[in-house]
Amino acid sequence: MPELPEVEVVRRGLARWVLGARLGPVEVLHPRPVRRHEAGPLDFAGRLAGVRVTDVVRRGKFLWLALDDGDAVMAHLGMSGQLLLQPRSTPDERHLRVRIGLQFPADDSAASGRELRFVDQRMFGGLSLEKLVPTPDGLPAGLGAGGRAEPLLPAPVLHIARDPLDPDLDERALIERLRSRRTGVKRALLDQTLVSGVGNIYADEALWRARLHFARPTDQLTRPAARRLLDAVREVMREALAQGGTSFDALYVNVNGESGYFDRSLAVYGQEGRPCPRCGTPVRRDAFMNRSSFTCPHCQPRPRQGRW
DNA sequence: CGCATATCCTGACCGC
DNA sequence: TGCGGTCAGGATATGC
Repeated sequence: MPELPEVEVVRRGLARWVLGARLGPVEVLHPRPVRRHEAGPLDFAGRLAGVRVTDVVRRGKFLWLALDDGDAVMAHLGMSGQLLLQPRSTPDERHLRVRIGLQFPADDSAASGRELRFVDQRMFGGLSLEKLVPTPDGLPAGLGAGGRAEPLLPAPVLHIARDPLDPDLDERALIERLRSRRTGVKRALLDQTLVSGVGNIYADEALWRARLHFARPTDQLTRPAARRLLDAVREVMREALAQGGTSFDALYVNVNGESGYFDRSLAVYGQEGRPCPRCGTPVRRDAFMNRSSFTCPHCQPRPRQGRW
C-alpha cells in the first residue's frame, strides 16, 4: 500500500521525466478514478489536453502535477494505484484506468514515445483537475523538482496536515496537538489532518520502534515520548525511501507496495507469529479499525485503559 | 466540535 | 469446480 515513501518515489520519478512535457491526448477507460471531477470524464480529458507540466509536488500521500495554466492534476494512489511511464507500444495493463499522452519539448528526451498511465485495481485512488490556492499559513505547500518550494496547493489538500518529512512541519505544535487529543495514539497517527503520510504499515513500524502500544491514550504521552514517536516515524520513512528509491533513476515510475523494503525490513507489520527482531517474542495481531495492528506483546505492552 | 464508524472497491484466498 | 465469506485499508460521509 502506497504511503508517504512510496508516493515520494513516484514524485521523484515523475519530476525527473515529465517536467516540461505537454499532456494529451487523454483517455479515461473507467469513470471511477476521475469521480472527483464533477464535470465528468470527457471534460477531464478535454481540459488536460495541451497543458504543460511545470512541477511535481507532494504533501503526505497526495501528489500533483502543477500546470502552466494555474491548475493541477491531483493524484491519490489509494490502496493499489500506480503511475507508470510506459512506452506507447506496451500492451494495456489489466487495470489501466487513465491514459495520458505526453509530448516532450525535445525529441531526444529519454521519455519520448512514452505515456503516463494510471493503473488501479481497486480504484480507491484517482485523478482530478484542481485549482491551486495559497497555503493558509503562507509557508510553502511542498517540495517540487530540484527541491523548489511550491507556494500553492490543490484546494482539496488544504485540510491535509504537513507530513513528517516536510521541512516546514511545526513539530512542537504537532506534539501539543497530539497530546491534546482524546484518542489512541495509532488513530491519531492515521489522522491526516494531524500529520499526513502515515498509513497502517508505517504506523505499526513506528510504534514498534518507539515501544508504544497502538491503544496508548494520546493524553498520556509525555512530550519526550511523543517526540520519540515522531522521530521513529521519520526514521522508518527515511529508511523506506532509501530502499524504495533505488530504482527511481530508471525510466519507470512504479508503486505497488511490494518493493524489497516490504519483504526484508518490516519488524512487525504482517509478521504475526514471527519473532520480534528486538526480543524474540512472537508478534501479535489485533483487529483494529476494520484492519490489523501488529505489535510485540513484550516491547509494546497493552495499556490498562487503552483507547482502541 | 471531537471522535468513532460505515462505506467504497476488486481480487486473492480459504473452507466446504 | 464453484460458491460464499473474509480480508486488504485511505479518505470521506455520516452519526453520536
